[in-house]
Amino acid sequence: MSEFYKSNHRYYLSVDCVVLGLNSGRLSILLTKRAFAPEEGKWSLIGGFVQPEESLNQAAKRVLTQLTGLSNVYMEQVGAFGEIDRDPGDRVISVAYYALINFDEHDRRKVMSHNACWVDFADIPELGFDHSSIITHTLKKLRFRFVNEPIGLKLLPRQFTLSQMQSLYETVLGHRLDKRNFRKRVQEAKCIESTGEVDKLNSKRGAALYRFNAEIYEKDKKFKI
Amino acid sequence: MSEFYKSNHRYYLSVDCVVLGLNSGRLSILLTKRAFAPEEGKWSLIGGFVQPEESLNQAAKRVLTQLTGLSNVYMEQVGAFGEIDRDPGDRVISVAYYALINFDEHDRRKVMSHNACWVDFADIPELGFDHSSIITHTLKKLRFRFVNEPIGLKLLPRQFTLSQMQSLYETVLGHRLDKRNFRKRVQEAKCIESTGEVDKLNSKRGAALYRFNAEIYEKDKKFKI
DNA sequence: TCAAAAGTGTTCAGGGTACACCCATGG
DNA sequence: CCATGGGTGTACCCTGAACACTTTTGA
Repeated sequence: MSEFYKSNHRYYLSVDCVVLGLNSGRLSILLTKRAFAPEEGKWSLIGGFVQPEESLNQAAKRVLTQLTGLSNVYMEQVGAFGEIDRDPGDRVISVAYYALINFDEHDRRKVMSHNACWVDFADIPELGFDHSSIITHTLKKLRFRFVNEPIGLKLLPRQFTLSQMQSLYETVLGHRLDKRNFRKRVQEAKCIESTGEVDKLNSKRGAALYRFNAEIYEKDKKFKI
Repeated sequence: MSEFYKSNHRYYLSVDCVVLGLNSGRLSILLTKRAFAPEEGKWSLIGGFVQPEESLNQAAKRVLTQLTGLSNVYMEQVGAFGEIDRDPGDRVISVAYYALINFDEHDRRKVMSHNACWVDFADIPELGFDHSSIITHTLKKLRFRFVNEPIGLKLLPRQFTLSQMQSLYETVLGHRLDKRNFRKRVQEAKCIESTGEVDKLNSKRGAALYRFNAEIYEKDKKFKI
């Protein structure tokens, strides 16, 4: 059946994940300091080789689970990166994904044991391979999704204040937002509902806590920041 | 250097191209009727295996050139498709691209000699592999780009009437547009300028011919349909 | 003379943006 | 009592959408 196929070259295939989380209110990215060649000593995204028994999506989820202990995480493909010399070790084609995780729920020991750590998104160091380019592409997709779909909420804890949410949006979008306009938009998106509880950790007055209601969102799909 | 790499599996890698062109004013897609297994007898996108000496982008351009004789064509990556059984012949990961070509300038003999033909975009038959899914993804990207960047013009001849352009936009966006609003938007995009010439082929009265001015676009980047 | 496509402005509603002050409370 | 973050409403502008008639000319 595949005689013709056999005459063709085959390639190493990896997935690279831009894993984002809110570490103490600051958007952070999971990076590893590479312990072996190629690019030893450089920072890089977390990744891994695609295994024969898994699809690309499955490979990305596996890599994420191995590092964070999390499953059922929101991931989206960014694209394929296939320049010939993108990996100095050998020719590897990488398919990039981004993942938005709930920081509080992840397994920090797993992260540490994989030589990875959380880096503030504003202070990303120089990265090996073409990973800076991957992040640029990711950010472009992310910004578009953030204003049109409630994916930003996947980074927030179950209950969150509107200040937390606004701060997250400002970081991702790269500019300040008007507080009253922001809150107006949130009100219009019925899927973000007050829990009735109050957070008194971050302010003296206390701030109302909200939650994301997926059922409501599934019904009206209305969300626009 | 790459001892660790060698322990990993390697995969066949292909590129699949959604090649679009305006055939007699109708948006059309280049398809092949497969002459051999797998999926023999089924329609499919044009594609080819990635070669060791080329990047993914280069592979896509090569496939396009082989089939149409064109180079310097606008292409954009759609994404990687890597379900395990997407290709019944063997495991193949495909990176999809779309290309917008100037139909008049392509080499029809090359198309024919590759067993390919142009199919009206509205009448795409059932396709082999996961190519229908690729087209769905392409269309989504395409619609977004069409209204925000002047890429639709790459499908039109050097000189075109606003009716031709509007008809193209209606096809891609999937709904009718208001003629006056459409022409207002075109006027606001200074990069679309009148040539002073008149086309009398498609109407008795004659229609003004326009052209895309890339220099102007590079300056103001203003385009919004 | 008529069919067929080209060409042309205005009105209205809704959404986006700009903007400033009071509230509650812990320290 | 004051510093800190929480919370609230309005006015304006501009963009997007709806809408109908005249022009030209080949057949």
